[in-house]
Amino acid sequence: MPAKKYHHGDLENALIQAGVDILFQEGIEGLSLRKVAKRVGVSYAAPYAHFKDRQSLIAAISTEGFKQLYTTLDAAAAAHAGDPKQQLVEAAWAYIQFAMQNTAIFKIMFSGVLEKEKDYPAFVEISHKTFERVVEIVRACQDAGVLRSAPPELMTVSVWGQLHGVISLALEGQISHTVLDRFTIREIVSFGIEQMSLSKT
Amino acid sequence: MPAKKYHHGDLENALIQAGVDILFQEGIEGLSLRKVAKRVGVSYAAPYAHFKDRQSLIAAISTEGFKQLYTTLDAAAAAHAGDPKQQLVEAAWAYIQFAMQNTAIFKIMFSGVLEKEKDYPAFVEISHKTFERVVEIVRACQDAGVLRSAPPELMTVSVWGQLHGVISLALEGQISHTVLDRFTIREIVSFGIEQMSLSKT
DNA sequence: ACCTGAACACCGTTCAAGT
DNA sequence: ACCTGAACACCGTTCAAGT
Repeated sequence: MPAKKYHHGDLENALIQAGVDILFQEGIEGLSLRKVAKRVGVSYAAPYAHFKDRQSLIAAISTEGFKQLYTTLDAAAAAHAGDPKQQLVEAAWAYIQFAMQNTAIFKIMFSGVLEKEKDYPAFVEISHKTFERVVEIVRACQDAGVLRSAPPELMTVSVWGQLHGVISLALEGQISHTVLDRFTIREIVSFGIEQMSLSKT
Repeated sequence: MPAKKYHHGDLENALIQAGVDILFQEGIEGLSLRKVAKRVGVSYAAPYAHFKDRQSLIAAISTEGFKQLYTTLDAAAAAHAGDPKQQLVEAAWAYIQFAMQNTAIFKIMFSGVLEKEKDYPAFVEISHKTFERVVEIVRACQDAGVLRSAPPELMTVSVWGQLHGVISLALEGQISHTVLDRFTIREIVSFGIEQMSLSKT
């Protein structure tokens, strides 16, 4: 028996990954602690050695999602260094694409399943870090005269809110067909950003 | 025995109302078919005589929520007839207030628990009607030169998206404290609308 | 037509016990 | 420290049966 003690050295991460996989394959309704445990091959009680409760596992999965989101946003901005407006547009598009390609995890990140500010410090940290990264992009746009001058954090909430609202409504099927038949999501998003811009470029 | 046949003549609406009450008192996690049945005083199986499944009850509750939302939006607009900009601002504020005062039902209306376009014609109807009401307000703003000229439906999605995104992020606790300490939700929303306006009024 | 009782397969969570 | 087995209270859903 050469193998590891008990099951494997890193049950915690195995559980998180199994959760992400289930979210991908079965959507948000399919996620349960028992199913996660079964997929990893441990007893129903085993996850409780690593996560206080269901919420706590969801917090870990959401944290994972935010890390991925941060990475793609940062990459999009880095790819257009020196061109603030393009940074904003492409980061926005990266956000939309993340939401469309990872619908279940995106929803769980924001769908309030994570109610209380019940600590989850890793989640708070990466979520703040992501916000700050967007503030940087917005500030660069203001300095370049692309976005109106206003408190950068306020402008960021405004831009992010717009983006988040449009994609959320789209994912819920709430956007009228009279709109979706005539405009793509990308066009809708571009229109929104264009409205916040000082001048058309 | 003077009473009604079986339980009461309108178990269907009693179930919907009980669901709304539970949402208010216990939030979204507390809602279950069994609890709804218990509160009304019927067996666990009784709801199935009126609703195909859990989703179907949720659809009915969401429909109820949309009716209420429509009423308050319409009232806000009616109260400022002849002043398109004020109509827009007050309707927007009514939306925000509805979300903040009826958090659980607002979340269930939009939180994608209602996945498929699995019919629910009453839901689709009131949801469309609400959208069209907002389009009217937006169109009036464009005619009055308050909002930029653009396809009204596109502009409506943009305005609605902004609003919906900001309040959703706020309800999830995703809006940074560096923003919330300095601005009220109303100020954030006003800022968003101001940005879409042609000129400051 | 409208409802009950009992059953089935699934949950989250706890706790004593094993290594 | 890390995991199992068994238990408890709760789900959604179905179905035969009652009025």
